[in-house]
Amino acid sequence: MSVNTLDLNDRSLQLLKTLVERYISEGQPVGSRILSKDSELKLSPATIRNVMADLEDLGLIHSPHTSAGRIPTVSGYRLFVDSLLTVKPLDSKEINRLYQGLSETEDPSHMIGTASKLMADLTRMAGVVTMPKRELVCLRHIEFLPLSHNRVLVIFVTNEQEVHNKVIHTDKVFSAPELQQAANYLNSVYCGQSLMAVRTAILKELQDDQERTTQAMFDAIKMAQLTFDSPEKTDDFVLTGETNLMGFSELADRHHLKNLFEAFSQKQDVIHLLDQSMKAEGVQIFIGQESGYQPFDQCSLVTSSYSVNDEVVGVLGVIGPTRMAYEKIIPFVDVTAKLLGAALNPKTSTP
Amino acid sequence: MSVNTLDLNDRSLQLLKTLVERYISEGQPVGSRILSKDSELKLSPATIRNVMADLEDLGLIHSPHTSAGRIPTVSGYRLFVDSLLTVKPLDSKEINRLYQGLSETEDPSHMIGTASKLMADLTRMAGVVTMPKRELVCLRHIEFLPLSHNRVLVIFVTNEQEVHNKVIHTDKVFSAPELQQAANYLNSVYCGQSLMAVRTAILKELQDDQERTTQAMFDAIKMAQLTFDSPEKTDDFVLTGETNLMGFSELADRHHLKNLFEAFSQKQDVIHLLDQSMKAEGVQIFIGQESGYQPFDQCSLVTSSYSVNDEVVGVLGVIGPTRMAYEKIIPFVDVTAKLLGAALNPKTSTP
DNA sequence: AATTGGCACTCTTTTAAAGTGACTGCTAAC
DNA sequence: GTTAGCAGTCACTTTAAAAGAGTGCCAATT
Repeated sequence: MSVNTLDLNDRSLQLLKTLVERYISEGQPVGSRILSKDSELKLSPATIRNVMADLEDLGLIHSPHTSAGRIPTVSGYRLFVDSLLTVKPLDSKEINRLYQGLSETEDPSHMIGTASKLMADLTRMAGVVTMPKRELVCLRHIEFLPLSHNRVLVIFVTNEQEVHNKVIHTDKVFSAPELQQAANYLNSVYCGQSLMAVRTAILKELQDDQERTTQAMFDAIKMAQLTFDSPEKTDDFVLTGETNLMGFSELADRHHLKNLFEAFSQKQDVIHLLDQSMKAEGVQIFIGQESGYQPFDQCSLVTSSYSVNDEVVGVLGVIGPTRMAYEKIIPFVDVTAKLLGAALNPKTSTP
Repeated sequence: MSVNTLDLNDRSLQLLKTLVERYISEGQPVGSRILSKDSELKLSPATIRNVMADLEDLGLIHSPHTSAGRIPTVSGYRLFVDSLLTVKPLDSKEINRLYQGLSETEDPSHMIGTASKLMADLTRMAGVVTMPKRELVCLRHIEFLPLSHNRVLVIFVTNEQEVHNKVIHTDKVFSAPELQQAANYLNSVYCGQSLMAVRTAILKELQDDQERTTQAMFDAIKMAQLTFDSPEKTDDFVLTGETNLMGFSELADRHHLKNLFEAFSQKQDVIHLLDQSMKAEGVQIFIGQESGYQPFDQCSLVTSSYSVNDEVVGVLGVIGPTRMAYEKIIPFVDVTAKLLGAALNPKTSTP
């Protein structure tokens, strides 16, 4: 299915590379004459036409119509990105701006927003950052507050200062002191452990209940279960700079754009896509239809996971038209992910 | 400046009304022949042309070009909305759907989101709801958690179950028990009061400090001040269904749309607009340039404030093209505001 | 055998011209 | 005051013609 560099001689590859670069910078189908002038190879347009015919047979480029030049196909972009790309090191000004921007705040969720906005502003495309994964996060403090009837408001703090809250429905009605006691117990036992660890520990405690001595402890465990065990709301992300995408003529069709924006606000598809790149290390790229979601057919997505304490906790990336400057975006996303990871790590950021 | 019904005879008003209605439903400039057929008045197109010339002189309608029909100007819409409109009572199906939707959850911020989404879905335009005003809200519980150095994480709960948090920087480093003591003090004294009341009480306590006996109490007051006194982040709003706006041809111009969406994401202008209607009772309407913000020139905004316990706490509304079905949207926004106010009131919703 | 120049052909885009339709404004008649 | 009729304006549509860009193929060249 896919074509690799071995299937082609250097000259063809060189020409493909020049063609893609030209198309990315100009946005117009590239013809043989232009390519002949653009490439270092001293070849006549006629020769180039022959090569182009080969590239078209391999499915790397295609013509929108008879008398137009060629534009890269998805496979063409893929080969380009995987094997032909000359990555440009990131401008130190940009690194600086990223660093400055991320140092502005210590509030993690605010930082996520800033990261997204910085990516959007600096790339003039859309930036997206997932919220850090809850599972890989430490419980710091938990608190119960009685509401009316048997409803209890649970507030818990994770990591340094992330506050979450949730309403649970208990079997019986608890008084404020009872709830206080339960919270005290849970804080003393589970504080400092990761939510994942807490969850499994609670399940274990529920199973062999002979260990437990007091009713109060049982109540506490039960409430912790209600808090942590239920499938949490699906992870969220912050998307910024969608409006930047309205500037690109290839996405400018009203219906295309509407589909794209609706996909953004429904979130599901975006989440699935981002989840995929969560698994892999380093920078991942989805080009056009590779994403598998129709609204993104004309878009590419460059992502990288970001880590805190060597554990992957989220994904960030840039969404733009397929015709984007990959050689700049790739290192950009890579660096942003690393900077965000570092900024989120309280141990390194507050020495 | 503005024209009122006394300046015109009934026939002219009748014709203006028909013209606006026709333009709203069809979206095409209305010519004399069509208007002659559309109105009950048995008048020839020629007569209508004379009347139309008068209406144009008064600035109520205008022609996009010589050989086109007329469309309403902002003043035309204004007169129509203020004096000529026949408001349609809201469909009971829609009321039901609103009611059902708002009953689904008890979490206030979730409910705000639902309200916005319901408005967007049912009107096929954009829905906007401001978060309820913090000042008019009761303090229920406060809690301090020590972070590194002299930073303290404050968590406070308002009303039934709204959780807020904030990091404050204290003068000295506090231990967990000290913080606990401060929280206990504040909870015992200020619980149940409105945030506004708390703020003024704290200012007073800071001024006549001779009253106070213990250092702990002073620390508590000091921390409360840091928490509540600073100008809080500007109030926020939830906007949904922006994509619906992409369907309207009058807004379809790419640059217009981009400006509009950028205004949405920068939020300021929207907030100012919404703030204005916070002051007035009942339904407010901004037509086209009346808003005073260029990106909204082609849009109208129909808003209403919503109240909990007879106190105005926020605004909601619908944003759409100037050419919208005001006779349906106005009662719709009105009812939604009332239903949301009722749903937010815990005393009536959980009897 | 690879490369090149030349030429016919295809298809889009641009430009111009002509035609159509929807109105209006005016005037004179009712 | 109301209306019919008519000339005039302007946008939109259609049609035709021309220009431009680029390809594919073939025969000549290196």
